[in-house]
Amino acid sequence: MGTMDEPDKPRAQLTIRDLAARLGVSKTTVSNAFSRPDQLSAELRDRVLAAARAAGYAGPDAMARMLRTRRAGAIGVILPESLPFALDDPVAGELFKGIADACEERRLGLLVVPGGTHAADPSTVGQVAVDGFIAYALPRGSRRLEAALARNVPTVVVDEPRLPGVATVAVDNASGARDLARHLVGLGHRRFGIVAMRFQTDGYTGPVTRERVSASIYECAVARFDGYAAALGEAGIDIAAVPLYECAHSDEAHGAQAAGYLLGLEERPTAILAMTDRLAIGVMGAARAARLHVPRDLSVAGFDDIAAAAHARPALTTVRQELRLKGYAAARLLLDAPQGTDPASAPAAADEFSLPIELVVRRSTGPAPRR
Amino acid sequence: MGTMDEPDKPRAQLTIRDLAARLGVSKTTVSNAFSRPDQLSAELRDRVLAAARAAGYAGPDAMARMLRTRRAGAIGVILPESLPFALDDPVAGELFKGIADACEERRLGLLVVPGGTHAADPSTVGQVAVDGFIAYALPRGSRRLEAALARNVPTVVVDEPRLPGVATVAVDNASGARDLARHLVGLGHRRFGIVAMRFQTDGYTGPVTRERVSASIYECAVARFDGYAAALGEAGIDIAAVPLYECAHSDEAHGAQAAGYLLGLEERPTAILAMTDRLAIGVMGAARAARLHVPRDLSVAGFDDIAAAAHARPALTTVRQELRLKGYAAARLLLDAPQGTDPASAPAAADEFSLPIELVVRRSTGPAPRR
DNA sequence: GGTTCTGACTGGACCGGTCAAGAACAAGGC
DNA sequence: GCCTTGTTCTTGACCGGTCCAGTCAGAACC
Repeated sequence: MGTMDEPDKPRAQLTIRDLAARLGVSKTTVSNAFSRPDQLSAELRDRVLAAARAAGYAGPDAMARMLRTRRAGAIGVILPESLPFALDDPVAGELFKGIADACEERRLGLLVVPGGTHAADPSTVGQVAVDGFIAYALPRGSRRLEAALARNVPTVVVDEPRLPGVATVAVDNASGARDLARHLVGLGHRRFGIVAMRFQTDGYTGPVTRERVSASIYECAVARFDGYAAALGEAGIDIAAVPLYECAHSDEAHGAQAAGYLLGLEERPTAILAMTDRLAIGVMGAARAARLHVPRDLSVAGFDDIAAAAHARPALTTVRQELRLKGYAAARLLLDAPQGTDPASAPAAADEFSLPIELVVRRSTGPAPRR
Repeated sequence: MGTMDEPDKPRAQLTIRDLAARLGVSKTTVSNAFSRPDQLSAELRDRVLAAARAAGYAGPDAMARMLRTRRAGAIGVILPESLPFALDDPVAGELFKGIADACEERRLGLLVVPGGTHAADPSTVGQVAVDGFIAYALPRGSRRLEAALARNVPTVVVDEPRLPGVATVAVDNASGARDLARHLVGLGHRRFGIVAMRFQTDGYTGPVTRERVSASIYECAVARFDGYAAALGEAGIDIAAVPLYECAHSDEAHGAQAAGYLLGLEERPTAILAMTDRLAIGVMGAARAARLHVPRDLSVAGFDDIAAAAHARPALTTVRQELRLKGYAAARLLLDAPQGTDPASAPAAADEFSLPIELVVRRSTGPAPRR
């Protein structure tokens, strides 16, 4: 075979026109043979298809078809960080599954917009061919989200940021956090510590003040904080005095680090509120390492109820949200949006879609140790 | 502002031409303002960009640009199953990360082609706009892979199936499996059981014969089996007599189920070779439930060395492969392929890219129990 | 036999850009 | 003064399809 090279073989991609010429029919007919079988006789259609196969023509060019039909057959996902990070995060993973569920129902592709170190660069958002975007947990003022919105293509935001006129799927983080904190207050706890997810994009990890919370560009984190604060306030606890540790990334290592700080404080907390389950699991690991028994010596609670929460030892008290459903709902909201209509003409539909949450009490929280 | 509604405002997507007309310049100039700044004076460029912003024009239409430039800015991934399944599988997850690493380096999107229950339907493969495909662990004769190949766009296969002229990134499964089985033989084991991943797409789970292996459309599974068989053969063990249990899906539950079968056999194996780590971990779970101590009563080995393998109790003996690197290599192979040249003209480059593997001996394998 | 209808196929505008080639004009070199 | 060079912008073809508005033949109807 090696010697049979035909250097002049015109492999230049065949077009529908070439095929039409070859068959002596019109372009339209060839197009119809592929895309609208009812528009020509079965006999001719077979002939066209056979000729196409023989010529090595694989069907209408995707890009040209998209341009004409204005449908890309894919939806875009914009993530706060790079995809590898998201793949390590069970919360994003579940969300992804939900989105994928909807995509596969509709036979749509799922296109992850590159983020990574270039997350600040919105240009790629404008370059991809999609029928809509799902923007997940982006900071307020995200350039990429702005770019997506500017494209005038249906866009659904998951979690944050909430923008007027932009469809959003979220949960009531504040009330979830409040319920959780109330649960701990009810168990007699008075000395709390809070392990927060990031409030800024600066990569800072360490103790922070409430000013940083107020200035945060991450609404979810703020809402959860506010929920805690509300419950503690009700109990007459001075929220300003509650130690607060921010973690740049939501993983066990950061949670352990935060616990290291909180458990080393003079007034050691008897209960730690972690804003995510992974942080909470990290806290429990550190507590164990410090010879503290959970929940006897220390109560720990998370948020999200990822699979690992139920498997943790002890099983983690947390706030359950239906992450997969959230992804599915977001995608459906996107896909069922009034197609082709002026996006500004249909703001009647509620642009806020709220999913239920539920306090899940497990073994990681218990009565406050006396004294 | 609210009352200033202009109901006849032609929100119909602005084009480059509209903008050009509005500014009294040519289409090309507007296009250049966005895509080739060096082609016009900075002053005019600023004017164009400002006008665009004012008019709500977000930049050149992605589809039209793609059609003209013939670049989609994304690479397609074809998975053996649906994306949600892949997201649950750490092997696919790591691979994904590697692919994503390469995509983000190049600022490319990552488009997952819908699979799911429609995996047999190759049409979506032809509808998406991509610059190339990565096909992962597809069964021989996959219609979707055929469709990708027919599109005449660069395509790289990961693991399987190996096809002449198609670039492939894989590992030497047979020799990895052989080394692993030799390790167990060296520990004195003579009675083996094999837990296999699927050989067919029929969803069957249960004991199978070697005929089914020979007829398999999954080359990886066959290679691993052959590797085991080679090592056991060397040791004079009759491979035909070694019990073989096929699992439709590679997860702990199936592994446990397989173990249930194998451990219930009259001639109970002293060593179980599982074709994936998750299956192996499932086997260990079942062994524990059956009050068998690993590795004292039973040795268990896996394949792939996922993160969970090192964390398992006991830590799992397995064959390490660099999954993330595999994904990265596949993507680089795809992206660095001679662009635009006739795919048939450059078969000089090795179309087989083999990654190293390594036997990792941990605590789950030990000397065969005497008697 | 004339009209209407139906089914099968065609012509050409259009989707919204990019790009090679060229025009217009100023500056520089000899 | 003329030719070259360069910069800046324009013209018009092209990317590869889809789809609307026909044309044309034959069947059906009265």
